[in-house]
Amino acid sequence: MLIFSFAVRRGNALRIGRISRLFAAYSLAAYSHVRQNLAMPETTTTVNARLPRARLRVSLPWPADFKQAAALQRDLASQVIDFGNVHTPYLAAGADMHIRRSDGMGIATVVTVAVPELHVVERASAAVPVEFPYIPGLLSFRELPALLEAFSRLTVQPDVVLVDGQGQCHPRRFGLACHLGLELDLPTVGCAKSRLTGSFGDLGRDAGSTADLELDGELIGTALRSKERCNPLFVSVGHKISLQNAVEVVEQNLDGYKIPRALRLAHTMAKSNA
DNA sequence: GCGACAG
DNA sequence: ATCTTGTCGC
Ligand SMILES: [Mg+2]
Repeated sequence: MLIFSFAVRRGNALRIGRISRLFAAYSLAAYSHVRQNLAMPETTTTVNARLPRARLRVSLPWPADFKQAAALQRDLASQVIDFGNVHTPYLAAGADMHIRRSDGMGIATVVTVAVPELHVVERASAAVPVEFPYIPGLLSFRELPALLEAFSRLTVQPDVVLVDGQGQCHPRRFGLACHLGLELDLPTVGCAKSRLTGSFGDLGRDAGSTADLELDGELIGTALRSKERCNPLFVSVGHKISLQNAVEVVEQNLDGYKIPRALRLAHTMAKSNA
């Protein structure tokens, strides 16, 4: 049973073929908890992927079903680069996606700020049909198409991207931040508001306190109390950056609130459907 | 089999 | 994420 046919390049766009089966047709036990989300209309979608010429891919690898989605993540995870540094001054972009209530379209936004001043340099957005349901662990397949379209509309290339979601703090070490980083070939940092997986010890109460996040004995991220009296952020490597530098980047992007400025502005912009 | 579970 | 105003605590 196929959800999507493979993405096929057509001219200057990536065409994602028609959904050949309703999500409701699925009965995969492992995903039974999301049956409520599986009622999706049969539609055909075109994702304009006007990525910079040098970065245009022949096609965006796309799974035909949930099992393939997980397999693709395991495969792509090996391509993630977990080292590299971003030095001040630099441009940091925040990326987020919101579902517009009126029509279910994904509203992806990107806001770029200059560090260390944190003034806004550029904003871009895109409205793209969302066809993949939310399944913990498979979030990138839901948000990636719209985010890539929004990024293709930027005029200035950011040096690093802060993503609303996990990076390597993921059961298969391939969260949304990793997927976006790999497709954009840019440094990305996973900056999630809550935990997906991994365990961590007690955090100090002061802003700046951290705790290691580990899974299977591996260090996969850092819980960071970005603001006092607030729950911590879950920071992890997305792509082309070290965990240590990822945490530093998040700290350099804070302006008194729990969420880094670029990410917070992207979030607000997405919710306004702009 | 049961509990957990980014947005 | 979303349903949604006031309210409790700093
Ligand atoms: Mg989000």
